[in-house]
Amino acid sequence: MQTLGTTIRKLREERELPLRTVAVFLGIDLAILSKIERGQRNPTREQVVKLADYFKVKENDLLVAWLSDKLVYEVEDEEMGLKALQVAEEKVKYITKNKGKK
Amino acid sequence: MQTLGTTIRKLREERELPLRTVAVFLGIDLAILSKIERGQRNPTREQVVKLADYFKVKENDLLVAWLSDKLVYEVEDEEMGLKALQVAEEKVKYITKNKGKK
DNA sequence: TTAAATTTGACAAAATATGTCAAATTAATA
DNA sequence: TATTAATTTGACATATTTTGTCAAATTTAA
Repeated sequence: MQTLGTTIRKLREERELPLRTVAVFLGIDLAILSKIERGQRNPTREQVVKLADYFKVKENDLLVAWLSDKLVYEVEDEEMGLKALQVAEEKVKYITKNKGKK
Repeated sequence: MQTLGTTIRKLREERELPLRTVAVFLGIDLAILSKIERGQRNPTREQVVKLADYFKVKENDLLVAWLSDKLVYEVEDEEMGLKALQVAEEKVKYITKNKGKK
């Protein structure tokens, strides 16, 4: 059960890169990257895409981690959070199935 | 597969109330309520709670509809949206199971 | 130790959410 | 039909949240 921040930190530490290097690549201050890695901030979608490219991992894998983190955050102090996720899943399936129909 | 807005509109029309009446109760302009009912705006959590009280329906039912709408919105134009919802579900289950542990 | 790396928090700017208002449109009724 | 009530639409204002910078404090490694 990995958070996106943890994943990024692992990737960076495997390569023994300082925050500064990756932060420069992303075009942001290293303070933000530090916060992202520790789950105090969510990266933007663009940043996630750049990170996937930078670390040569599958973009979709990182995007799923990123999106799911955001969903968890949105729901985490709601009693009905889990139920809402399940209902949302049904709604998305329904929408997907019927897209393109009149 | 009901949107919260549709649900509210039904409840209001069953009781044959004009937008203005309900909007006054919520303390907002009727224009917003109109937009909420047609899915152009999301109500706030407080508004949802008030509506449940006003229409005498289960607060949690409305909250689930509200939260799931927000989740769908967050995910709907993401290719990996469904996958992210499923992962988020697992994460929430994990967090719930381990809450209170050191 | 001291130099590099990281963390923290105060603050600024940008983006998004929430709301008002008035005009335009639609529906209901005298 | 005409006129009143109800609803919708869009321009705009305000509030809140997100995203970022910067510098000081702390931690880690040489």
